[in-house]
Amino acid sequence: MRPHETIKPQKRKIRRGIGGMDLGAKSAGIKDIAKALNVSIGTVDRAIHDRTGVSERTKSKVLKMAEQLGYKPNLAAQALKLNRQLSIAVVLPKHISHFFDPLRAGIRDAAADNMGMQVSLEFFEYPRLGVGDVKAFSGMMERHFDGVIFLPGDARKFDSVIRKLSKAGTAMMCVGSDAPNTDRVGSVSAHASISGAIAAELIAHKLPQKANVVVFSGELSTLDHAEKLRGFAATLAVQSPHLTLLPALESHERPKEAYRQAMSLMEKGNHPQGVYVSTANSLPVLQALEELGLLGKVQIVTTDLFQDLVPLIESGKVLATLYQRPYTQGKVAFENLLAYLLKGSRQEMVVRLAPHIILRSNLSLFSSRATRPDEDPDEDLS
Amino acid sequence: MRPHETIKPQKRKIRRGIGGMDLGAKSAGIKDIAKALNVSIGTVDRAIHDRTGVSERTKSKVLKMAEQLGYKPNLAAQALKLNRQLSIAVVLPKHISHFFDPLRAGIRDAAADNMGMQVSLEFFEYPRLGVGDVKAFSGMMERHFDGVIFLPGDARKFDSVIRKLSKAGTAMMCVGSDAPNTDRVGSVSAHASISGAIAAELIAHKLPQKANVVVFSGELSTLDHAEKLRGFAATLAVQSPHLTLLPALESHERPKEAYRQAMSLMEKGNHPQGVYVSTANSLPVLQALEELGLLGKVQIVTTDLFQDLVPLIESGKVLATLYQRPYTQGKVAFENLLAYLLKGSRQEMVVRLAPHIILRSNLSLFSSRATRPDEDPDEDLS
DNA sequence: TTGAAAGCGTTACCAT
DNA sequence: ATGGTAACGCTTTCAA
Repeated sequence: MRPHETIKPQKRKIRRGIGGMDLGAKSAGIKDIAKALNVSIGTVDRAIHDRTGVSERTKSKVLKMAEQLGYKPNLAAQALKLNRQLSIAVVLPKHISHFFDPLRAGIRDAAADNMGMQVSLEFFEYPRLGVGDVKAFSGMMERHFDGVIFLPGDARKFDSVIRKLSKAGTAMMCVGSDAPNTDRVGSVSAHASISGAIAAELIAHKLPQKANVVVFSGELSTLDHAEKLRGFAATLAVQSPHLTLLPALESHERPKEAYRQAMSLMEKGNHPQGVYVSTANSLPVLQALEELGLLGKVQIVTTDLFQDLVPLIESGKVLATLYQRPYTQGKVAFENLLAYLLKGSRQEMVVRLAPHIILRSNLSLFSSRATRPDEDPDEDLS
Repeated sequence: MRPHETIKPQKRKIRRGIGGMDLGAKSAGIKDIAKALNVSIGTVDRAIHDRTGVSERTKSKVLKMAEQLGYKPNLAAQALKLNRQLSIAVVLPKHISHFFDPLRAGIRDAAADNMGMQVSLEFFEYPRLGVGDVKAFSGMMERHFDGVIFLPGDARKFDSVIRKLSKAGTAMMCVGSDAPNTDRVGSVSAHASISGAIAAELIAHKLPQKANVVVFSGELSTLDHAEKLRGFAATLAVQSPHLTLLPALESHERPKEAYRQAMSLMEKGNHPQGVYVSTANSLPVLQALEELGLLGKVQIVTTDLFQDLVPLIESGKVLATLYQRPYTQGKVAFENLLAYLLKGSRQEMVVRLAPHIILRSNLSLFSSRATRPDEDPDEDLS
């Protein structure tokens, strides 16, 4: 038989493409190419993966044939052979658990149903947003990880850490907030300024008359919180000039502080008619309003969803809450980090999720998550 | 060297588990179990997969050891070995493309980034919701598919088809709507009655006074549309008794009809103050309102997102639109169908996605999809 | 520069 | 009922 034009197995072709109107998808393997060219599969591999040890001539020959035959690598075989394993660290606060628990669950799930990859996850926790983070990080840094998923709090504190770890070859992925202008490989968060904007629009729907509104925030030094405020203020200014925004209140995530602030502001005669609580820590504020008998009278938009919020939304005492989709955030963060680690996606991967607007009418679709925080949520959450 | 007890490489154990505070996840393979029990890997395989040819005794022994060692199958190897290939047909209308194109894209993407599985997708199209579907189906049924993704329109028409194909061993997955009480293996859709409920709540926010409201629907024989109406009516009755719901209008997805209906209803003096268009075909209705000078005066909630809607939302002429997340629907439908086909998930997989509420303030997060309908959307759409 | 062959962890088949 | 082993498609090492 002639060297070219070999008798490639003609029967086997049958297994591919059931035929018909669908183009492409012919799918040839590495050995189909080898056979067609009468070279060894080793050579084909070298050519395709741009390895050393192939003459330019054969390389281009192989590449062309690969194209022609529609080569598609068998990912399963590839994964099996190079049984790579990655180590990924997750450094997140323990508090507030109704946010970070599902976030961690999302990471875990994404890691789990990622086949062909031996991923070792390791979780590091610290008490809350500003406290203990440094210690958690230094604990983590004693070992080497291929990537770390973390929440960038105060920018000044985290910038140097990110830089240092990145230099050491660790891929840094932000979740919950972002740290722009650093070496992080990407970030996943709910779109903060749009969250603020939505809150403003919803409150404005219910306040057609002149009125005051106020924002209860957490840490304005966290980019995320600052942006929410900005979005709220901007939307108010543009869409609802009849509403006046009072100076924002910053609780630094301390419940007592939040309660005190809410009390002193709202007990006055001309209290604001609209309230946006842009931190997940809305309970103290709500409690103050409750005690003042203002629930149901004031238009309230909160952040996140948790057990105690459910009845308040159900009864219409809270107009809406903006759900930041922690589970999805975790899932996407992991998937993108993995994509970066494997395929080296070069583009800056900044994902800003659309927050879900939870009202009385669609609460039932979400309330299960608030009840059982550690459960594996269905896709309808994504 | 002896046949048993070969000089297995002892160093390799090091690759597993980088150690530390994280429980579980040790990851043992099938041959680890075999080794620990001094049986062959064949036996282990039989036990684990509940195959014939193992004594109860060894089977339970193996199962226990698997548990103890934390057996986790190597999915890559599994996929490689049983190089199964599935054929999946997708039967969907061509119209309305701003809904079905991204839906198809979601299916394609889900199929693409599913590794280790040779999936052949085949698309069948028919003109629109009630027309040509029968022909498309019979064309498809000339060949055998392992699964088909389709939109169940009129229940009576589809029931028998679903039954017939199911009996023939084809897994039927509904998308866009559901067909309960049939043999379908699952469904993915936006939660219809909650869509209606949201529309009612949003309109009520803006209509604190006594007023009439109306629903423009498509095909009330399609479950999806009927449920939207039901949700709307129920929420209105419970939450906003001051609003009166006029009899619903059914356009049968004919633009002319919808326009005519809108015109004749709205030109009257005491026209409704709130309008919910529960079909994606909202343009004719909007055009009628525009011509009557009612845009901006009447509270309108629409369905889906497309190019022409963007400026209307931006300018506040449309209060909100309920985005049914076609891309995510397609993606999830495919993933669930695949899971069923592979793992034989036994539970009825009915996924009801939470529709995204698109307002003026968060429109920018979605409008890209309306502009370039065939593009691969980011995760922020999910 | 190239070819040949050993494995990766499973499954499936043929012995025993 | 059980053990042994070939093969899945790829990467990698060792020879030629």
